[in-house]
Amino acid sequence: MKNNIRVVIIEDDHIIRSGYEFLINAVEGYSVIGTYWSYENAVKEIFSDHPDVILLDIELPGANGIEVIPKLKKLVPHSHILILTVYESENLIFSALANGASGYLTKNTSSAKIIEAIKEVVEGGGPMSVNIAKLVIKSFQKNQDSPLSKRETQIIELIRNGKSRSQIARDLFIDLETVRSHIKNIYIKLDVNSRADAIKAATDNRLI
Amino acid sequence: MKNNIRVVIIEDDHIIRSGYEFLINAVEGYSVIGTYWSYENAVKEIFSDHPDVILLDIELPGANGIEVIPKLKKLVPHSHILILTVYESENLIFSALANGASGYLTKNTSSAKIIEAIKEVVEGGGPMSVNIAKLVIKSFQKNQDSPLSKRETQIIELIRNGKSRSQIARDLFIDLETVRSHIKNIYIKLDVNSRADAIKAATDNRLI
DNA sequence: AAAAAAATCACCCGTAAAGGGTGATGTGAT
DNA sequence: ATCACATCACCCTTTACGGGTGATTTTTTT
Repeated sequence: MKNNIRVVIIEDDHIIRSGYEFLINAVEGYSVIGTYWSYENAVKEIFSDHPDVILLDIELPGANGIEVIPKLKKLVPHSHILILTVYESENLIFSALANGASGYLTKNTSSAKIIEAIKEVVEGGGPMSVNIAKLVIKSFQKNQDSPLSKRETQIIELIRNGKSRSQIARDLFIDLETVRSHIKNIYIKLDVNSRADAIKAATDNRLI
Repeated sequence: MKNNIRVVIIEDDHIIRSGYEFLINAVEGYSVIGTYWSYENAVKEIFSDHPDVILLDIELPGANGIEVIPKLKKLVPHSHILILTVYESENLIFSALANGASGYLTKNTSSAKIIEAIKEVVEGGGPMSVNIAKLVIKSFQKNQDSPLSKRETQIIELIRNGKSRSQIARDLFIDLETVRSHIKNIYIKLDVNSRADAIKAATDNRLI
């Protein structure tokens, strides 16, 4: 267990920034060792901070917050990045996680929860606010009443994996012509006429 | 806020089953109104239970737990299914979520946390044990040192979406031959020679 | 028991796409 | 000055794709 957790805050709003700073410094074993109001400043100086955790406002004006994540990761690879945001946009969250963020907190998160999140992330867990967890779970859930049959679903998944008709036929031990029939039926049901459109329709409707 | 939460337990181990039953019944506002030791029994009788939450052991002998989830969902669509498991297999978890489970708890979860999870799921949140959250976050994180360039990554993503060379060329406003060059380079870097293999390699290594 | 949906296979057709090889050019970072 | 990147060019052959129109059999639903 670490006895002094070094936190950096990147956030343009002065009120929020000093609020978090005060809050975190008030807790035994946690210190804010740097605050920044822009990505440029942060990227320039964060290396010397050796932070354990970075609280990162993802919606700073005039810059793409997502793209900052890999840059920070490169500068201080062992730091954990916790995203702060007011929005709970699905895409934003998933992009942030994909780009190296360790967790995600909305700005209405209570102070106790923020400390808890910092602690969890330092100790190797993955903090997620309940709303985010809900989003993530939802993103995993398939549409329960898909228009596609089992076989058709299986086949569109193989199509998504880039397989050709003949590869699919081999994989499923069925005839090439049978695969064609299934694909034709999938196209009719999804009202498309190409693999790309079928993948898009199936993905958009969470059929796969 | 519901004042009596109806819980059903599906679990073959008698000790664990009655343990949970006792535990949940002891809490004000929570009642276990059915326990089953096999999927068959559960599927036959669960309709009349009108459960709010189903605790489902996913690893019952001699049956595929994942496939039971959609069946239960069909019988009692408004119930939330919480998976209980000893393993934290990534695939198992994601399949369960994809098939309609609302959350996932490992069997070492404390009794207080189980009650909390039931409460959260009934109130519309998504419960996740810390370990699961970690797994999920990890599943979102791309490989930070991909061998592929930005352009190449962009292109393999379009390939995964089923787009043809010419569609990619149109999407990116570049020449068809340029797309070909990129794809060739991707194939070389990933040591493959087909779209399907490239998608597989890229997915396995979290490049996309 | 009857009807509907799903899964299987067949053969017609033409166009489009895929993959291998080899090479060139400009740019931007180190 | 070198290297990775991004761009475009033309050679070639083989495979895949999508539309149309059918049939048979099994499974599921009513």
